[in-house]
Amino acid sequence: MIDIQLLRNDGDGVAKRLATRGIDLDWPLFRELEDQRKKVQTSTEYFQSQRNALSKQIGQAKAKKDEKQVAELMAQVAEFGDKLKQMEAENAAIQAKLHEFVDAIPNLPHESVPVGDSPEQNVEQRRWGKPGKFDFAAKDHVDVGAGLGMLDFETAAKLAGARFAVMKGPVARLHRALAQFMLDVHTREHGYTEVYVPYMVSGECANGVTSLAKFRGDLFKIEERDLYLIPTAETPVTNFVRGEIVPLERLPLKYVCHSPCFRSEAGAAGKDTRGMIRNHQFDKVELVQIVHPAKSWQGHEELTAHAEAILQRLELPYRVVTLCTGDTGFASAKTYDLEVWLPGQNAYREISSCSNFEAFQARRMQARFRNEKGKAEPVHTLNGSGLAVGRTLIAILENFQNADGSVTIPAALRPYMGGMEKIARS
RNA sequence: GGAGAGAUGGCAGAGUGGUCGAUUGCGGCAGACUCGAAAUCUGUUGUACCCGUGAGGGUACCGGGGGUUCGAAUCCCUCUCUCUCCGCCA
Repeated sequence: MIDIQLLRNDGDGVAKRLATRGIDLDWPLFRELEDQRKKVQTSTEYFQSQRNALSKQIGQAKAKKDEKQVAELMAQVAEFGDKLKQMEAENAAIQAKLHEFVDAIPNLPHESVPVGDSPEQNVEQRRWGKPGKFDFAAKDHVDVGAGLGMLDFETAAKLAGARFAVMKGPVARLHRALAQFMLDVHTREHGYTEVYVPYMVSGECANGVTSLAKFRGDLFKIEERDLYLIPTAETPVTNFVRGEIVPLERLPLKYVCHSPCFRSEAGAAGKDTRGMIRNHQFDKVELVQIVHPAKSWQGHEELTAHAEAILQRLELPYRVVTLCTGDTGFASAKTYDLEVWLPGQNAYREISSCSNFEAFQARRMQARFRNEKGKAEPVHTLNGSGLAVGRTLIAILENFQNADGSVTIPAALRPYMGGMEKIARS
């Protein structure tokens, strides 16, 4: 949720910044709703205060057993009882309307974010590593996996339909090894606390990190329990602090969580249908930070570096891209995407998305900390993939493939693979 | 799955229709005493929102939602969660 005070005081400024995201803020409508709200709320509260005062007097009169005065006061209250009920209903309606309006407004982009309306306007920050040269025709992960007999999309389709994967043998183990490796690096070297969480959350939690009204269609819902399968561990982990006032000295909170993620991919029909680039279910190791507002931009750079460290240790070439205003997610003020090199696609593809949400999610969740003056103030929240496990597996299969169809295991992972150096068809 | 008990401020714990946003204790903050500290004493100590330049005034909140009433922490309905016992189960 954006800061409603800012919306009231500087509607033009907010509208201008939202315009860079392609959002046309209906500022006149907001003003009209606000004017109405002011009128209705003020008079509702006036009537409430009158009723409270008279009720108090009735209590006093009853205590004195002054039945005559009680009757008089009751008559007085009755006069505006109906009016009060009507005002309260009107007030609730206008507040709900206003909330719905504000709830649908995305976060304001940070001033350092490049303006643009499509991914072509994203700005590359840096590159690490050099895409390897192959003296044979590089295959994509589907063919590499099929050649090994360890990646099976036919069986997955038989079990659950399109956009699922079955892994077998050393490839399944490699997938597990990757998650273990990432968790170890982040907990031992980057100061994160490992957490295990529910893979289903309430609608309130989902709405705490993004707009449920807008993105409900992207989630899988458990109808009979009124819960949603998590699209990312960000959802449960960030909501740890929902409704909390965190003591100053406990900040920053840094959590790392390995979880499966479930996405309906409703808007992605026909996109990345081959292989496991875009599946309904995938594993991810997620980094989440809850920080002091003065530290969030520093935290954003650090968190991004933590995710990059994984790619570097796995010797996977990648680049860092700043998403332009039009490509930045609903709740984010600024996002860096890490894109890994995929020889099979001859392209860099997203493998991590690191965002600073500033106070946007905190306001939605009512997550606060007690500041230096003792006042409760919204925290800032950050998160990033560190990394998407499925896509990391893809990157290894493609970047480390050999002419004979085998796949070399990056040195950093060998301890997690029982010393195995190569995966080959058995 | 069955039976029962409960959810109150940072914590503990009163309060069963009327000046209750809530007794009290602990904790926190400020002050007094002290060279300083402890102990003691005194005061203070929730959140959100609204109106107002301000001083100040007002509203809401006792797990969530709804209801009864002039008035609800207190009564009714409903949901959620916690605890105890029995059964079942990985």
